[in-house]
Amino acid sequence: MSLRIYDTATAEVRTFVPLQPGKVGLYYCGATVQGDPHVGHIRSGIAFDQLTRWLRASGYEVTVVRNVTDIDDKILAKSAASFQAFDPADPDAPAVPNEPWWALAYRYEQVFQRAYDVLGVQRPTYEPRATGHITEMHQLIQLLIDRGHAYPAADGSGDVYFDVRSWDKYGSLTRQRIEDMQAAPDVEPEFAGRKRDPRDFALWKGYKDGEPATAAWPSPWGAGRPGWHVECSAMVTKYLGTEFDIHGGGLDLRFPHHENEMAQSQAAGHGFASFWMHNGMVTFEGEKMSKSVGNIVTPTEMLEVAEPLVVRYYLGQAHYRSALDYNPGSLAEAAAAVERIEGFMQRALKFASEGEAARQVGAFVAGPVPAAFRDAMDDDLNVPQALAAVHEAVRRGNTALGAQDKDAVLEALREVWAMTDVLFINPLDEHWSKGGGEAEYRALDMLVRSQLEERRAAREAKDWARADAIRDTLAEAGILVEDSVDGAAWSLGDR
RNA sequence: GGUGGGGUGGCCGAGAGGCGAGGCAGCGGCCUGCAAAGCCGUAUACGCGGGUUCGAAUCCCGUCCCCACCUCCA
Repeated sequence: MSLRIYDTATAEVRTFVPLQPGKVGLYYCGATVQGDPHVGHIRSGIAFDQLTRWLRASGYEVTVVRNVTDIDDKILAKSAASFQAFDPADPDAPAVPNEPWWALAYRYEQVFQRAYDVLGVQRPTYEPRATGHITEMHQLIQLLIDRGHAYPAADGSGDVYFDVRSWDKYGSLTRQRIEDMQAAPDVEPEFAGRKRDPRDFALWKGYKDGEPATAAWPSPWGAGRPGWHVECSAMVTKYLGTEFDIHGGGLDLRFPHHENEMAQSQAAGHGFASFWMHNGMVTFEGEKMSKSVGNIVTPTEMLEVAEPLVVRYYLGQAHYRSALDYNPGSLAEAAAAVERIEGFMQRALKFASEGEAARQVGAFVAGPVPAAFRDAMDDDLNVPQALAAVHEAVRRGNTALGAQDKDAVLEALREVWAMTDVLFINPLDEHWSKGGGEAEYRALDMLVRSQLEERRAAREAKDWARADAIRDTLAEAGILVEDSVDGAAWSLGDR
């Protein structure tokens, strides 16, 4: 079976065929860096990270481009607000006073970067910023004007709009007809006389008095700044070409963002994306997380109660197109699942390496991924089923451990290793190393071992009270003791 | 009003005509000095009402409810 992917544009699962054999160009929407990330942003990153890693594991050479939209109305508005007097006690108060828009955008870009890094979202091949591609946008806008699909506003505002009525395929990505769309009442009064149709969207926004001079670029239509959707069309075309394989993003970007992107690019004569992929929303008690509702959970908040690996496991465990509902017990359940996998791998490695501590054994050579896992991933990235394969192998490995069947243990370990590597949830990967250097570990190991030796002697003498007291004391220090046929083992428990 | 996606056992979450995915929690057992971990076993699960079929959670008809997008949104 080869990879099959659900394409939003055709609303069906289709066999993935790259434009160039063996190569994949993937573009997915990153952030408009106007605020802190919430877990929805990260879920999207993880979903496309899983896709990227699976494509690479399948032998494709993948070029990943993810945009940073670093200029938009909200960024300018937030920056402007930071120059006003504000009450620092207000939860919505600016984080930094007197912050220029470009500083604000860059600050948040770095917050996003850190969150992606911590959760193991591989950095894209390239991450272009909108403000660095004004020239490319101008070329695209001019092309659209020349082809009769865009027009400078007649009122001298300097705005340039895409003419949705000139493009009969407008609405095809989301299967909507312009006539059926709900009228946008807030748009009409302000833009009456400027737009030919209320649905026309800005490719270029003319400079207005009061806006920072740094947020305006010269253009054939007057000084101004880019509208929302052009940056993606311009950047994806520059780095992946006028035709490329996959365009991704959150479900909420389908309209208007991706619809508009597709319209302006195809109207410019570009083939654009072969596949459109959209990840589902993260919901909180059934409702989409959004700032206006006030039900957002940030990565920082999750990382306060769970390790990065657990957060990644949780955000990546559902099928990418499903809504993922967060509730207070979600992370604890994910933690239990991760511990189950890690417990097996630690025991298996220890067993296989005859007593060597797992972390002292060098890189383990993973085997091939089992067919069940491969088939699940090839089936539109069915991660839940792929995880079932992981857990099945863990169970089989645990049984083999019980039977002291070394070959079977190793086989299961290789499989689990390979599968968790692909999903980047391998608990033994150094990325997830729980801090603490080798020296600290050795020191602690020596101290704990002396305690365990004392406990062993007590148990031999059937002094259960003494043995249990040692175990209890260690437990209070967060050290979990587990007995097995070949002696006691210790591990650091969860926080 | 338009366009999509859903309602699966206590919880999360796959599946989409025929052996009850998987995880978490629970219960029983094995193992253990006791635990922990692990293993084995364990569930009249598919919103509701009809229908098609030898057989439906999966198909058809009806119906109720939820969510998303149509405005900035991952």
